[in-house]
Amino acid sequence: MSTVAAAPADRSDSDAVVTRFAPSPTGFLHIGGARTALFNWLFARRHGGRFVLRIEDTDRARSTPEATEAIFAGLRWLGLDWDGEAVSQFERAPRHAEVAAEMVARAAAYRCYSTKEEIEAARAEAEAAGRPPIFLSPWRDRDPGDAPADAPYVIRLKAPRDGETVVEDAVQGRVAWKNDALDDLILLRSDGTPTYMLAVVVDDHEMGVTHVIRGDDHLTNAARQTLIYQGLGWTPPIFAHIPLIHGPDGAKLSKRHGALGVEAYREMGYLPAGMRNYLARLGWSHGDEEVFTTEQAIEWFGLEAIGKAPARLDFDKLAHVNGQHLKMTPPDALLAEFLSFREALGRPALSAPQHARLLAALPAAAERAKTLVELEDVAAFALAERPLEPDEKAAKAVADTPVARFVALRAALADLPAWEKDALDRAVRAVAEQEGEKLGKVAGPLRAALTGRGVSPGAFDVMAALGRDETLGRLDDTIARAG
RNA sequence: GCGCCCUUCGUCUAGCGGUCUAGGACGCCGCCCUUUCACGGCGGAAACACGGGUUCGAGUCCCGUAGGGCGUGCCA
Repeated sequence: MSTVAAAPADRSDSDAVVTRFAPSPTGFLHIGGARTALFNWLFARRHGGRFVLRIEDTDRARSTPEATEAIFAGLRWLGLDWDGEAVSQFERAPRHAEVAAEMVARAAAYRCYSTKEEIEAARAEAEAAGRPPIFLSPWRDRDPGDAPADAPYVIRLKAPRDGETVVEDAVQGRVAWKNDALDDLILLRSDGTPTYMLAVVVDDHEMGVTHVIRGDDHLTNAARQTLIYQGLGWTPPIFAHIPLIHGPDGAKLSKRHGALGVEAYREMGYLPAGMRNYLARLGWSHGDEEVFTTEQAIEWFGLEAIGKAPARLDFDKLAHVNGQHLKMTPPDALLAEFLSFREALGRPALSAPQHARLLAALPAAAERAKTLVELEDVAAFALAERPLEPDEKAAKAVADTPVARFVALRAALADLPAWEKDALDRAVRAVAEQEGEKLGKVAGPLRAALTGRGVSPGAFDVMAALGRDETLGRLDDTIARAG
């Protein structure tokens, strides 16, 4: 991460959009964070702006380098590339303290010597009286000279007591709070470290962030931060608070359902493009468009089309969308995805012939799979080595068929001048006719013999993918076993 | 408790006062295609939370009620 203060956004084109994703590195990148990152990324790309990353690692006890790495890895996997180096918020703490001191000097903030006990008592009292549970520090208007020497103090924002604070949110609309419901929040802790509230404002401002797109659990914070911006004399960014994602049961996301790291989705066989499509569609829409490319999402994305209600995760739909992308992906790109999926799962490397058969089998296999896990199953015939070990369904199909038919098939196929789908089709049909059987009675068992699986692409696709030698070899195995 | 936000088929959503006997998608149920499984095609069941207003007219605007969510830290 960057050890220097973030380079301020290029001021020469000051109206360029800058968005940011600011996770705290206390765990993996979960699905909600991934969607927040995606929205920020889409918006920046849509407007030709910058998408920056800031790691909010000021909580030293809970932040870990492993979590930071996991977040990077998750974003990379999803294809959400960020601009410039990630910024460590912790490393900017001196600057935050500096800003706090300036605010005190300008009377926009003050030193508060109240103890935690005093604060808690005041809050409890306010709550008992049915008033907003805020703490009004006596030090706000007191002469600092009254302060006990060497006593610890925090720096609080001197927020307005009257009027209201308004956030014109790009998603939520106009939201207003009475200022007497907002307290003088702490900017700098008694140990001199900045609070999240101060750090975010200073960093967003100095990183040139123009649009803050984040979960709506931060909506109230937007009001507090607006107050800080005002105390600083800075212009707040445009806020866009997006609804949180819920689990399939409507309850908060928990480990039981969706609160998995994105790497878990990778292992479940979802494509980054499929995830992007599904996640973008969750809470955002573009008419009736359901399946679209990332390029289209970038072209269409806008804050105004984001809904205000929380959405639930629906794994069935995720699978469907993913299946569509599986079919849309060109064979070589799909092969790359599949290989990296296998690698992530620790599967053994492929031999050259396996590799060739797999590539040839992929398009037909993708037709019948929704995830890479399913694809691996459907394309298993291409990876299998002779002699095959047929599953129950395939074994039965073969056993129910006279050996002579496989012999006839082998003969008809062996002499084919060209090994391509149409020719294979004609040859098998000819055998069926000769045998006085419907095509299904011939092609079905053939497919079973060649794949050893109950489920696979069609016989002609299978043969085309296997090639002549492997096809004939597998037929020989079948005949030998039956004989 | 206090503050803020939300509420259209089971789910994701379209809808921005009349074109809504509410559209699409996933899932579900039929049928078709078919060598398995899918894909695909056709058809079906399925929703404006409730109550008051405003209006010639409300899913669309306003106010309540109910339900849900978020916040309320010297956490982020």
